[in-house]
Amino acid sequence: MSNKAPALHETLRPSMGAAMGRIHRLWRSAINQAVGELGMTEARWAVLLHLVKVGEGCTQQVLADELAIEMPSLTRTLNQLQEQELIERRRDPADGRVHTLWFTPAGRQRVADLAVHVAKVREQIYQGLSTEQLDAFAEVLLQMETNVRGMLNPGEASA
Amino acid sequence: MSNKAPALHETLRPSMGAAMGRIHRLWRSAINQAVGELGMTEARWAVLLHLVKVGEGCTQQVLADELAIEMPSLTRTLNQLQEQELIERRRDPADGRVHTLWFTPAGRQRVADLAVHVAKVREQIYQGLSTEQLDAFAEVLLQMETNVRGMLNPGEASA
DNA sequence: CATCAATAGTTAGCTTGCTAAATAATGGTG
DNA sequence: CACCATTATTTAGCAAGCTAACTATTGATG
Repeated sequence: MSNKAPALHETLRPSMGAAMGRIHRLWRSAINQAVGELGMTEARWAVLLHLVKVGEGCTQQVLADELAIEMPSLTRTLNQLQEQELIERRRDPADGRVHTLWFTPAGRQRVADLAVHVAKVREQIYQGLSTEQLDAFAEVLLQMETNVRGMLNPGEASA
Repeated sequence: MSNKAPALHETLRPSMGAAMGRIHRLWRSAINQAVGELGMTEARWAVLLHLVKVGEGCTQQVLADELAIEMPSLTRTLNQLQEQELIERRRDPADGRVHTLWFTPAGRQRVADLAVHVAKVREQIYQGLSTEQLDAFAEVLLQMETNVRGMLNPGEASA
């Protein structure tokens, strides 16, 4: 046993993966609470947000990559959003295999409405943290994601 | 639009919650891969590890709090571990409502065997990160967990 | 001592991640 | 042009989180 108090990360180190999972669950829960009134969940909101980000007309494969989820997970969520008439799937005339994704007018409006609510959650979760802390945090997140991806695809190049 | 490149966390800020979820999923997957051979999953491993941490003879409620999961989630995982004869539930003679939790000899051995494999994953996920970075990261994690818990239980005191 | 709220645990069923396998369209090759 | 590997998407079913509602004990209170 050491006679010094351990550094913070020594205490947390064995369980940082678990801690991220815990925070993610709590955060998801907060988002669900914030957007539930508008018939939304965090998973569906994430899809809408990323469709804005990559741009309408993209394929499902592109959107799945962007979200870092698998195609079947996305398929299910898109079905729900289509059911709610917030998005549309259109067959690509140039390639009969792909579906391109588009907002309905209602969908576009919904994104605008939701963004306000989600921004509030974001502010709250960053409370008491400085720009420097958030920068450093983001950097570690990126490195960890790279590390853990490398772990799962040992042979794979970065392409 | 600014003429400066945005700070890293400005780019990632809208999606840090999602990033943690992503890393957690990938990390879980890496653990599953590392311990799968010994008939284990990340969820079951987490229960064993935390039972070591809080000590044998604890109640399910105490273990669930420690893991920050709900009782029904824990119940299911404990059933699996009991099925595998790695742990035992014993009725508390002093209070007929509670089950206390104990390792079987096989369970105690399994923990030792698994710890080696899990440590390797941990080393890899922390690759390229300094002690200072990990400390700062852990500090932000703690603050975020506090923030997000406060968000979900607005009226609740810290007790 | 009968009753009743609180507590520990379980059961049932939802959500949203996953993998494996099926379906459909494309595009290159003999 | 027939065949066949590749690619996009869907379907089916598993994993592990959740909430709501049930059961069984406990312990306080009239």
